[in-house]
Amino acid sequence: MMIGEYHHNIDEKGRLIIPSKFRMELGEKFIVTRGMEKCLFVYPMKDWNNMINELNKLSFTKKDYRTFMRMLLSGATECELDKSGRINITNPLKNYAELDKECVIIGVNDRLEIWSEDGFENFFNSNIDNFSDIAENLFETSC
Amino acid sequence: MMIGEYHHNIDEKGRLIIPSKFRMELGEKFIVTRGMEKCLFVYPMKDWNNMINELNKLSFTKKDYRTFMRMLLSGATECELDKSGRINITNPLKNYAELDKECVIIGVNDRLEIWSEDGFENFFNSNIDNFSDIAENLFETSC
DNA sequence: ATAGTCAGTGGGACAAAGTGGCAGAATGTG
DNA sequence: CACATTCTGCCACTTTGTCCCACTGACTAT
Repeated sequence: MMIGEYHHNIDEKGRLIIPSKFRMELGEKFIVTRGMEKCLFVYPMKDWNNMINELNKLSFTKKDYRTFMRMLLSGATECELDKSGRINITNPLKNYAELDKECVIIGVNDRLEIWSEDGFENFFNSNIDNFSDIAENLFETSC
Repeated sequence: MMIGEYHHNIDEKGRLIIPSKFRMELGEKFIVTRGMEKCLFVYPMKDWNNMINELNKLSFTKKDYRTFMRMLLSGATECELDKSGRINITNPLKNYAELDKECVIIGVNDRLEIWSEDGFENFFNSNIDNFSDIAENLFETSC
């Protein structure tokens, strides 16, 4: 299980440190892709492959499916850690998540999320008050 | 699996770089044809043949089928990479996808898609909002 | 307290990818 | 048949990306 909040910078070559706590669980190769609310999701290969296998059962003749696959896969990159535990963030992903320099990397159980510092702060501040309200509704609606 | 988003230009001779990440998976020869939503599809020979086999099972007495096959096959070109990893885009295909110079090449699992930069941007912006919703449902069902 | 280890950071060197241009072949035309 | 034009393959330059190494600072263990 991956948990915690870490702050790191993207250097001038586009590289970002993955906190060492997460490296073992992520494995050698993993997938970085567009996430929801302007952040990036980082999935271990295993989880990603499970998802793709599910999706492959659908037909490309359906428009919604084509659209979804395009959005999902065009934003995805297979990443490997360099010797210092860093990954490269490609430009399309950087633009999507509005990453400039300061990033926040958070562990969310089976995935990581990469946020711009500003983006995360906004998200955090606008939800801190609702925290308990959301918790209240969470279990009711899901079942 | 081919994934990612790459931006390249068609040069004044009509040649377009295929990003090196995709070259091995595409193989020596592959098929470029009209895709849906004003983009071009690029299929490895193997996947192309599989698709054609599937389609051949349908009956040519259906009008929709004939239409679909015409669109798909009349635009199809067998392509080879030159020594620098480029292909030629024929005029009919260029016109169809409204390719001028700036192109976006995306990996969509078993195929590539070639879009004009403008076309892709439009597509992307008009679907980004639905994306989160669809994704949200998807991940829920997976558990 | 001090030495050793490990996470993080930056930079330099090298390799690969991308780009444009040139030249020879092929094709078409007067 | 000769000339012009397009096309394709090849080459070389530039830029980008990747790999590797060295340094810093923090924490740990003796």
